[in-house]
Amino acid sequence: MSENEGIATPPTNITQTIERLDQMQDELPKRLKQCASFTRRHLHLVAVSTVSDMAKASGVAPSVYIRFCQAIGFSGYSEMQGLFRVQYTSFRPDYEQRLAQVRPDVAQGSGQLLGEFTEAGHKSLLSLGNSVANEGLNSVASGLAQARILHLLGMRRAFAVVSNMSYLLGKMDVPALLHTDVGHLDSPPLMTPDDALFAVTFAPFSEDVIQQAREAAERGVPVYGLSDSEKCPLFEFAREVLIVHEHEVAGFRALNASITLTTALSVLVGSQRRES
Amino acid sequence: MSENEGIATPPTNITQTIERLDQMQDELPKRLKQCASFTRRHLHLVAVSTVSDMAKASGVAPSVYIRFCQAIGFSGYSEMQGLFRVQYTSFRPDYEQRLAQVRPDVAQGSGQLLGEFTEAGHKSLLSLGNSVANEGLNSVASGLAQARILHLLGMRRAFAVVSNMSYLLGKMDVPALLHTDVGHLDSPPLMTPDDALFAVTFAPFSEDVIQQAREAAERGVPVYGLSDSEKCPLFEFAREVLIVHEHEVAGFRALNASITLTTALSVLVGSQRRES
DNA sequence: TCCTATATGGAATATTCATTCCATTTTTGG
DNA sequence: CCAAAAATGGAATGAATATTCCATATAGGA
Repeated sequence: MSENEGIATPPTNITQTIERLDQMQDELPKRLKQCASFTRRHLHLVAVSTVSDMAKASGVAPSVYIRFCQAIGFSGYSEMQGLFRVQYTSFRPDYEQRLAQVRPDVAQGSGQLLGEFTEAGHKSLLSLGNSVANEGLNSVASGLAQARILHLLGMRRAFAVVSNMSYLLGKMDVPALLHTDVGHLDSPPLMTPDDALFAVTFAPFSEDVIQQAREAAERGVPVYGLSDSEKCPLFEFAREVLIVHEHEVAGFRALNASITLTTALSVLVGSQRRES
Repeated sequence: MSENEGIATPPTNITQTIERLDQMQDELPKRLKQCASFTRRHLHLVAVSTVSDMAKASGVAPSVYIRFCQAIGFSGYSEMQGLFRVQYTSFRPDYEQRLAQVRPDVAQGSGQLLGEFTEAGHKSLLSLGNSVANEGLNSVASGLAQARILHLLGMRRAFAVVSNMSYLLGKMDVPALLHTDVGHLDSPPLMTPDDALFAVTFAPFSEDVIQQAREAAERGVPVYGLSDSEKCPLFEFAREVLIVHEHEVAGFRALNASITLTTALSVLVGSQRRES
């Protein structure tokens, strides 16, 4: 049937949508299952596509795709799309109003706050799928894979990112050096043009990191980077800079997209090295 | 005038659009300048907004915003929006393939691999929401909030997690100490029963971390922890242990759930401290 | 100050898009 | 193998959106 079967209430956030998608996968008829499958793997397209786009990509008729949205619990495609679009509209909140809104979140209790952060995590991962970073990822990987020693540089929020890379690369026997103290970089023989530097810095950009990366570049060391803004000074001298956009909760940015991207990058570097 | 002044050819990519925006800023009349200014700062909205959305946000009438698009060189809003949308739609790998959920090889390609990792990230976040961890989160937070100094301990894969906590806690003026060298812990006066220890360890559990945490517990220091398994030795002596389940790709586990959970935890600790 | 050129906003129109309807096909249960 | 129920795709409808038009407002030059 199809009339009144669906769960009455529509999902209210991305997390719920994914859950319902996964849970219904099995009980859907063939065509609707196609929709679920494709949508599940390309969630990020919903915000910027029309029904017929999504339908064509899923290999079904537009009307079928709408029926799929209703089976998930939405009133139609528009409602579902709205859910995926609001995340981009986050410029609205005037800061004062948002702070007032955020206080209750924190005070509310841990469940609430954890929910906020997981939701932000999902959103960050979605925009990771959207970003053009995918293009550059391969070339950054091959650039880093050719290095004699791979130097990792990042401070504050970025430090967790590079330390994770350091662990992963070490596990794959890629010679990587995590610079915990920026002073280390000063010793000239440490970095040569045969090496490569991967620098991570988020706005407001760490002076130290920029400075050290610039000097390395001037010394002929290939520099690659990761940032959250096109205005990052790394662009002035780096061979390539990847961009991620992290969502935030209560003024605290998630790290999901950065960690995920650099994890993939590290594995790529490791496998490319093994091949050569 | 306005009829045929505009540069005839529309921008073909985002970079060109930004350039033209900057370059025309000065020669535009008041309202169109408003459009340019707002759009320049919120480029990401174009892909998911209607003309009237953008017009309202810029503080002008819809017709004015369209005239603005034409002044930039586009035929209208739709053409401009198309440019911002392709960037999201451009990479479009295989569609209805992989229905059988075949696990692709690592060496297959970066887009593929990144997709796998984001997928793993989503799954990790989902199971985070489902797990019972939420219960314990509050009590762990209040336990840590009461500490004089909060000691953070984690190695290998867990190190990125604790270093992120260290950054967050520091930002909120919570006295936290990141133990990079486990030897530090030996000095008895460093940790007292007034302090607290948060230890993170994933299977296979680091002997060092377990050992040091156990000794701290025996010395009367409140120990809390995070792990990915109920079999974690931390359970033997810790007051409370949070559990996360991370999905893996090609043998590499994501960190999404751990990072997200500990980020929420850190913010909770920070806010509880401020209140008291 | 007056006239002309330009800019502006709201209403009218055209286009695109989402949704519903229905005839046909496919599946399910006996 | 047949009948009933469900699913499907294309065409019709209705809603939302982009674009153009025009009457009014504003600024610049003599």
